[in-house]
Amino acid sequence: MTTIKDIARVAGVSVTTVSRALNGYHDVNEQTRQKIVRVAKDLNYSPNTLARGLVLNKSKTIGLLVSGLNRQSAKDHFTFEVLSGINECVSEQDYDLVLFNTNTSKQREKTYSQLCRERRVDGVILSGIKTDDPYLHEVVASSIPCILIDIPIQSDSVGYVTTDNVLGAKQAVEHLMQLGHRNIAMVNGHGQAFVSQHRLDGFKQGLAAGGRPYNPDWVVNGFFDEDIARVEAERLLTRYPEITAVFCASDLMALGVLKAANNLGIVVPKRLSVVGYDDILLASYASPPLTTIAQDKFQLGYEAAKLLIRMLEGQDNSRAVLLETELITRQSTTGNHV
Amino acid sequence: MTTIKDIARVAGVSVTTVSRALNGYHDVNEQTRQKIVRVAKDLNYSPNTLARGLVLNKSKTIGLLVSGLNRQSAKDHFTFEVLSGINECVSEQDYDLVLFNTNTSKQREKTYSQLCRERRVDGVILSGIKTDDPYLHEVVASSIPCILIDIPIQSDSVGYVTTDNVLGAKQAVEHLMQLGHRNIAMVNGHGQAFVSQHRLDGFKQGLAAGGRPYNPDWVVNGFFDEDIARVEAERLLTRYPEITAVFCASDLMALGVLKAANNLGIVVPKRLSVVGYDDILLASYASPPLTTIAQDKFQLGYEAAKLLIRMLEGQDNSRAVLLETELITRQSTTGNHV
DNA sequence: CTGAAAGCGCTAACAC
DNA sequence: GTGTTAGCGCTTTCAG
Repeated sequence: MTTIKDIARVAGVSVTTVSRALNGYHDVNEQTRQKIVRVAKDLNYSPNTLARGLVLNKSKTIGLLVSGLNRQSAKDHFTFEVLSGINECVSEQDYDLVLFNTNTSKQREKTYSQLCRERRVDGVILSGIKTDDPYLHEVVASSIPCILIDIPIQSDSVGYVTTDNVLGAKQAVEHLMQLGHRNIAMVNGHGQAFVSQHRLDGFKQGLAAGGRPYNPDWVVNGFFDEDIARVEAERLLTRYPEITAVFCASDLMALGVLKAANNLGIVVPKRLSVVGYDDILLASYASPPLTTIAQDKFQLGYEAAKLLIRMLEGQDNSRAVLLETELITRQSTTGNHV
Repeated sequence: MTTIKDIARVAGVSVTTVSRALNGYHDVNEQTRQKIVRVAKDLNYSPNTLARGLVLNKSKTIGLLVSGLNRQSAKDHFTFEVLSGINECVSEQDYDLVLFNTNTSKQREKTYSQLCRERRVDGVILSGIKTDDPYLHEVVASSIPCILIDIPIQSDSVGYVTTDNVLGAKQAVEHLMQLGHRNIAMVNGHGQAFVSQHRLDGFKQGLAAGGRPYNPDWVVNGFFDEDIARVEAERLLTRYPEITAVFCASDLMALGVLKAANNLGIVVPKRLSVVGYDDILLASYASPPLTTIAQDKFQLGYEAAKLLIRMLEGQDNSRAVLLETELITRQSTTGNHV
């Protein structure tokens, strides 16, 4: 493994000069610079980022702390697409990504900042953590630059990127109302997700805008799980047959609702309209294909990385990005002809 | 940022002792050990892996070189599930993963070994690269421990994990033959993928076992792309109406064939049986749901990481793992009643 | 324009 | 058991 020392020896200069030449400083004689570059190539040199990181105290590395990188959540494409977006941006900017090992099963209960300090990452992106996750407090307390996905917290070192969940949910309700639906239920995620809180807000706003009262009995939590959503929906639809439309805080849960309806012999969309959220791949393949509020998951990741790198490089702009949502109308919603 | 030096000062010992105590050596007085541990905790110490890596010349980090982490391949869950599997195993073993930035668009045309040496990864996992990828030669030439996914190359420092693609393809053909199909076509990937070569072999073997001749005209390449597969299948089915069944080297391409059939007014499975490969999520949601050869993508990743770590830790066992496939019968295949 | 020397945080001989 | 010392590969003052 060749080092700058080797290069220095062969080129007949000092390591200092080698370092400067290779790092593109301009106070090096063009002759010597070229010679050094050539020798470096001849010797098949590649810099040791560990050594460099040690002295510079930064690593050109971004840490990634995500839930949803496991067998269970394979169905939910969300994390993957976010990751792709992050990867894309990070690649362009010549950083590398390290996926933190946040295995909780073992005894190694490392704190957030321990994790970051150990690996000397320059910054972190967090996705899929709950609002009551202990990491979250640490993030805010710590001074490590960090971008949260879908958690609207902001500070000197913390920014976030999310979609306009309030507006998205509102769009969904408005769509249903325009179709003539008056009795609209909601299958939400859970209280420990900001997106759920926001989507519920949007749901309420939508109802209010249409002059309909908000009925808490018609809102259940599906915990972003297809099967829980199915069970909850079965109960809901059985108990309140007057419901003609359901807005779900995720497509996966909407799939569960579709199943519930099917089990109960309720035809979608004829007797029940269903709107999802996310526009996951499955949405368009469901039967019937799902009307949904699309969010650009790839972009979510891309913007997160972009924002973080901006912070790291000191281009101090905003600390928050809000992406738009889009209503995708498919066949799971139709006019209500009661 | 506290260092062992700080701890040494506060605890009134030397850095050596601190280092030894913290690394669990047994030649440290229990009294001092406890004191050091306490001080370390008080000072909120976390080790600098960069410094440690520099001197130990290893990083407890595994590099990941994958294609398929981008917007385009989102539909193909493959990479994601493999990644999840890798992540799972790596977490258990207390390694971290770094996703290499292999952006080709920029001028930074780094070689494989440069990439690895720079980041000082202990080993690498490669997935989704073609047989003619220049990286591949380098991998074999280099001495960096490496596991290839779906590329059966083996050497002192190189191992691989793959599924039994020959057998898998054979299973598919046998299934179709048992249903009475005699005129079976194949939509393969492309020649630069080992899996394609193997699946073609299995296809031929299956035909031979059933006493059917192999007709090269009935094999086309869909390049693992839904749309290319659709176009190719349309041409194939139009030209050779005697074909009653198609075996596809990926589910995505099978989806394309389903579309082709639909466009041509050929009813699946009544007039045409279709078998896919992979068992991606979409397979069960397609209409009709796709009969396919399932491979455990998560396990593929998991085993790759396991094998690599075994190599790294010098537990020298085999260098190759072969996973089994399983025929999943759904509604895209049925008996042939010509 | 170039070099000598110090030091980033850590580990590992090698004394004592 | 514990401390001294050297050094991993690199960057960066500070002199010349």
